[in-house]
Amino acid sequence: MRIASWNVNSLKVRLPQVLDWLAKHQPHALCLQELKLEDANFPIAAIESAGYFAAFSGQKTYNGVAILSRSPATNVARGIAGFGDPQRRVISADVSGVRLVCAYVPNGQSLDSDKYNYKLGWLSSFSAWLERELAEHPQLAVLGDYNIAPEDSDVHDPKAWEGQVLVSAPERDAFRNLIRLGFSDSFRQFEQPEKSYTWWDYRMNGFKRNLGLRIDHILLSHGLVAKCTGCSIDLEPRRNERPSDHAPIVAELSL
DNA sequence: ATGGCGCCACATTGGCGA
Repeated sequence: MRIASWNVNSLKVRLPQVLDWLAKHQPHALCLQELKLEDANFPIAAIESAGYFAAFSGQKTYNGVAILSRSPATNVARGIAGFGDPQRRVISADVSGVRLVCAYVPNGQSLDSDKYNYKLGWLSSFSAWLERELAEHPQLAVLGDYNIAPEDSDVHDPKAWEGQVLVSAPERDAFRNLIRLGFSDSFRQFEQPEKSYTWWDYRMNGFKRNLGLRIDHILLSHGLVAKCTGCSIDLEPRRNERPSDHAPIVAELSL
């Protein structure tokens, strides 16, 4: 079972690339973030023609998440239970016996921004909710754009980024708190190339110079990580014309 | 030097992303 996550930065613009990627990699499930479209505009026909079911939660302009799956997604839930968030950032569902959570963690903008406080509060609610989800679903995978680079090795220039949003100590503490609930960072369960990242700034030839951050992650519960046989970042779509600024991350499960 | 690039919308400029 191949599961994947990709922040597409507008599904409207990236739809042809998503369809190409599905055809090439045939994942059992693909979690998408930053759809940037309302549910009424979700390209359901194109996704279904590609052989996928879709569960989605979108809004105009910002955010928006979806789970595409080859078998139907059941018990679909939207948002973080008990956290009334108008921003569409979380969708979860059962797919072939695995509970999938697709998440788009707030960016935070900068440490002195209200958006940063929102991010930390959001992560606190997310963590409390995931603890309950984990108790209910031993086979739990949390895929998405976490907007946190967990370690300096996940940052192209740790000195330049020191203390900035995406790498600040409170954000990294929040990420570690998620791990402590009973998850593993699937990417770090395997030997990986040096300087592996999932996001590169559009500006300054960030991708060509590999000036990136590893901020997209697939967290697996202990019940699932034992069945994980690999995890990798697919750099190819970042080389496309009009690419997303994020690359897909893929995990293989022996299920 | 807070820029750069890309996407979106109350659009020809500003908000936001990371």
